[in-house]
Amino acid sequence: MTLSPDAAPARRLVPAIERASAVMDLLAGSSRPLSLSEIARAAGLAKSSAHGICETLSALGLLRSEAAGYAIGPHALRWSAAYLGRTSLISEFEALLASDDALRSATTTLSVLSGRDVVYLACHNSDRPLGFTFRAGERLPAPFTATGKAMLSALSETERQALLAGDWPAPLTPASVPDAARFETQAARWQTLGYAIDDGEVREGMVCLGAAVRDAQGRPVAGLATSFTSAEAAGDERAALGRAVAALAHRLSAHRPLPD
Amino acid sequence: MTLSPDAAPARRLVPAIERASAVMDLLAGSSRPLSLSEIARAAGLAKSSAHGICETLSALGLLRSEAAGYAIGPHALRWSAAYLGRTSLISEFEALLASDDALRSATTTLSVLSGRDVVYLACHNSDRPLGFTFRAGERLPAPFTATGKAMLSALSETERQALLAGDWPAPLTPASVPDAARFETQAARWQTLGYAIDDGEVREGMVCLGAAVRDAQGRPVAGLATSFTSAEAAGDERAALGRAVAALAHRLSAHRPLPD
DNA sequence: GAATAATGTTCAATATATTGAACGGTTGCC
DNA sequence: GGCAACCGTTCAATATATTGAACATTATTC
Repeated sequence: MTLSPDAAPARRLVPAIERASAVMDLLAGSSRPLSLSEIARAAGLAKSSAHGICETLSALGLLRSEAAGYAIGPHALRWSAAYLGRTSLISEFEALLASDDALRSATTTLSVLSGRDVVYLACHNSDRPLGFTFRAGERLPAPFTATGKAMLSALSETERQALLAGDWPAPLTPASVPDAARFETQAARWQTLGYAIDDGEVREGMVCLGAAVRDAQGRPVAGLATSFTSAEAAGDERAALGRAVAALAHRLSAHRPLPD
Repeated sequence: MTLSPDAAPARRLVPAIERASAVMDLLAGSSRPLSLSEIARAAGLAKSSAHGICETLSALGLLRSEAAGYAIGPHALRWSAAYLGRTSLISEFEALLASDDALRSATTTLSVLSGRDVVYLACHNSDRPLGFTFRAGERLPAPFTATGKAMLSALSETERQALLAGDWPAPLTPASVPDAARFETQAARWQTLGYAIDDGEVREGMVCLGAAVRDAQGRPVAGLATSFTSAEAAGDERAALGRAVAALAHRLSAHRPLPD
């Protein structure tokens, strides 16, 4: 039962499938459709290979062919819906939040680890104006986010260090934790505190407090975070929110195992 | 600019990618993880081929390997998020609904055609208790759903008949339209009426009224529907809801082109 | 308008993915 | 316990996907 299938050692892989996925990732990360030639260049493929891949993905509905090039198509929604539908975690998250006074005025998110990113599964939006939101499927580097910090801190040191080995993600702000060694120092702090703090590491002026949802063996299987601006809560109020998100994570952790 | 990339003629396809997608679809349609052997049998593949595909998809995070077998993983959420994020249609849908008194007490959905299915992009839930909901990515056969009926009715007869050629989908209820010929009769009616009616074709006792969102050339690019129980609205009230959903679709149709 | 650059598409040689068979291990039945 | 059935994994022969080149078309530059 592995927390992160993305970290599995490479073995018996089918590069054609990897290439298709890489093309999908490329287009998912692009704000506009890309032409076949752009895709071939960016993916380091022969144009004719890229042509075959894109035509196939188009025929499958995974991509859409537009006048301006190829863009992501609707078919992956089917897989996402299946993934999200297999867990009761989201509905429980939403049900618990509906009755949680402490977290109602903040944005609260639910995410899972995927490789070294967190992937957001659900977002309960603040009822305040000009709130910010996450869409299911959006990703951020785990070491900078409160949910990522909480989940990573709940891993064994060996596991965490293996997961974070290699190139450190590019910082999102000057406050982003700069390397694995500093992360280890932080992790010890979050373990003691019971929740993790992202103070401007993802977005300057924003504070996120995160806690891990655990399965029956105590392994982190999801993360929760509540987010607010630096101006909105300080000191004791901030600590109270941290305890509230830890309590919510604890309630969600009850009677697991989760689909992990 | 094609409405439905899934209907593109077959050409230069890469079967390895098709097989990977078929495995994903298989697992997306399964309520439990499937073992490698089950996947191989269901997909008609050699076990070792299925092994390579599943290991690769697992390494990519598209699948997850569990004790009970393989299940869908979180990676496709990234592609879904990209697809949903590229259209302003959803936020416009939500903004218009926030100020629409006529549709507030019903469940209202936004969907697109994908092959012969509709794929739901967004669902504005009724504020009534025990409401039903759709998750982004869920699919239903287009000919039975109000959004699908509306979109199909807005296609040219040639296009519609080409799209609906072949095996008719299995009916979901005894009221489901039984074949293409009967659908053509219905389509003429919806064109005249301005909105389409699913009266118990998807779920007995439920009525859905749908209308198409059109691009600048008048082509249907999305569908809206409002849903309620048979007991909740009849006669004039039902017609008023139909007109409301048609009006909403018309407002969403304004100043397109859409990401089609 | 002409020349150049770039595009998307097609096609046989090369690289690869799939296949069937084999294997060791596990499970269920008698 | 023995046997059959089944599982997941590995591996060389066969089927395939990718490649580089060629080509026709389109777009850009002068």
